[in-house]
Amino acid sequence: MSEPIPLSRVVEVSRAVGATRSRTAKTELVAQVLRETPPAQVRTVASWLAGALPQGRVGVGWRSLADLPAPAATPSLTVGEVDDTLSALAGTTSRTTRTQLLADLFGRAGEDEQDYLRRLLLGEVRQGSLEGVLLAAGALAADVPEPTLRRAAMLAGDLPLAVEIALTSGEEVRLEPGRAIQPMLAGSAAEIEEVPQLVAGTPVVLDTKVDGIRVQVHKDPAGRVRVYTRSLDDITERVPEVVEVAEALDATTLVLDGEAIALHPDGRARPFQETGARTASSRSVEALREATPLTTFVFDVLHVDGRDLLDEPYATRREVLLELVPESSRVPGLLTSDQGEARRFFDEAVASGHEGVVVKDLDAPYAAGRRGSAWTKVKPRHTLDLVVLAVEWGSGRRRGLLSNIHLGAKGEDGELVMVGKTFKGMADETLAWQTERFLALETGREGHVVHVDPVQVVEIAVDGVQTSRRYPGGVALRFARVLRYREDKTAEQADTIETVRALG
DNA sequence: TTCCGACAGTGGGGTCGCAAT
DNA sequence: ATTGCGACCCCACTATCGGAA
Repeated sequence: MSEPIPLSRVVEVSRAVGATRSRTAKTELVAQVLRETPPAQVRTVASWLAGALPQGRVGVGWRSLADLPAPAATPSLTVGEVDDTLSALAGTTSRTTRTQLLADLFGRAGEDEQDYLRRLLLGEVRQGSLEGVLLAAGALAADVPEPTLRRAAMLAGDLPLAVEIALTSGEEVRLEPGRAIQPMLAGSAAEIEEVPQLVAGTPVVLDTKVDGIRVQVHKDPAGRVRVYTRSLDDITERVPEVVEVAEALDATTLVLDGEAIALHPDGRARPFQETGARTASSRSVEALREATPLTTFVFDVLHVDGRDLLDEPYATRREVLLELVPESSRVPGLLTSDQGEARRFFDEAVASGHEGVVVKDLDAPYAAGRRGSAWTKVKPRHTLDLVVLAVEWGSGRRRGLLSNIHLGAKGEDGELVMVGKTFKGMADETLAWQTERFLALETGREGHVVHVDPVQVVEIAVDGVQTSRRYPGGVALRFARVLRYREDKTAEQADTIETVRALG
C-alpha cells in the first residue's frame, strides 16, 4: 500500500504552479506530482490540477461557502478523504446535508487548504494552469507523445481519465458509440472575405450557423440512442425529436454531430432563449414538444456501422453525411470556392434568422477540442454608442482596476436605460485609462460598483439583443464588447432604447 | 528574429430545477 | 407560492508563453 497523499501536497504544488509564469516550469511541477501519485488517486489529482472536480459540479457555489468554520491548527486531510466528501456532496440534494459536509471538511482544513478548497469548488483555481498544462504534464509523466494523449482525452471525453489510463494500463482509448467525445470547435473571422481559404480560392463548405444547442448523437451496438451537449451532459430525455432522427437512420452504430433548434413553422429561427428553455427542461417534455418542437440539423458523421471517420478528411465525412442523413435533417450548406457565392449564402442565412455560417476546410479531419482554423465561424456584428452608467472593480489580474462597465441607452424621456454590462475588448491600456477616467467621474459607491456621471460614450459591438426581465427596457445586449471609447460624442448623441430594441 | 497557435483568465446574457422559507 | 442558489446553455476578447517559420 502506498501512503495516502495529504491535501497539503496538492495545495503546495498549486501554489508553486501559480508562482511561476513559465509554462514549462508549470508542466514539470504537475508532471512530478502525477508521477508520485498512487494509481487510484491519479484521476482525482489530475482533475484538481486542471481546476476541476472529477465529480463535476457538486452543488456548491459562492453562497454555500460564505459561512465556514475557522481553519484547523493541525490540518490532517488526505486527497482520498476530500474526494469522498466531494462525492457525498454530489450525491445529495439536501442543503442541510451539504452545509454539514462542508463544515466538517473545512473544519479539518488548514488556512491555505481552506483557501484552495474554496477556489477549487468554485472552479477558480487561478494558477495559470488548467487542461493545457495537464495535457503537457500527463504526456511528460507517462512518456507518451502529446498528440497521443490529446487524442485519448478527446475519445474518452475526459482528460484526467485519459491521464490516468496513460499512467496506468497505457491501453489505447478508442471511439465507442455511446460514449461522448470532446466536440470540435471553430475559430472565428469578422467577415466572409477574410476567411483564408476563400481568399485563396480554395473550395470550402459553408454550413449555416444555427443558433441552437450543440448535440452529439450516439447509437450504440444495442441500438440505444444517447444525446450529449457540448459539455458532454446527457440530455437524451429532453430531446425526443433528436432521438427519433437517429433511430430512423439506416445504421446500426452511429456518432453524429449537429445542432438542435426551435424553428417557426416557416423555417425561420426562433430566438435562442426559446430553444434554451425547451432543452433545459426535463419535465413534461411531450407538452413542451407540442408547443416548441425541435429541428435536428446534423452537420458531421464521426462513426457509422463500425467505421470510424474521425481521421477521414471532411470531404469524405460529408459524402457519408449526404448519403446517410436526409436533407430535412441536414444543416443547409454550400460547397464553393467563390467569394461572391459565399457572401450571398451568408447573407441569406442571416436573413433567415440564423447566426451566420461556419466555413469548413474539406481536407481537415475531425480534431476534437481544438479551435484550429479548419472551422471558421462568421457572424454579423452590430455596433451601438452607449453611455457608461457605472463601473465595477475587477478581480484577479484586474484587481485594482475598474473593469466591468454598465451600459445605458437613451430612453423615451431622455433618461438613460441600462441594457447590459461588459468587461470584454479592453486592452490593459484601456483598463488603465478607464480606471482614471471613471474615478474622476465618480458620484458614489455601492459595494464594488462605482457610479459615475453618465457622460462617457463608448462604442459597443453586439451579436444582437434578447428579451430581458432583469433590465428596465425589457432588452439585454448579447455578447457585448467594447470597440473604443468615443471622445467625439456626447451622451445626447448616444443610441436610443428603440435602436437597441430594433436589433432583436 | 519575428510570427502565431494554444491557453488561461475575466467575466456577460438567459433558463430551469430544487430546497428552503 | 416565492425566492435564491447552483448548474449549464450560449459566448468574446486580450495577454502570454514557447515553438514554428
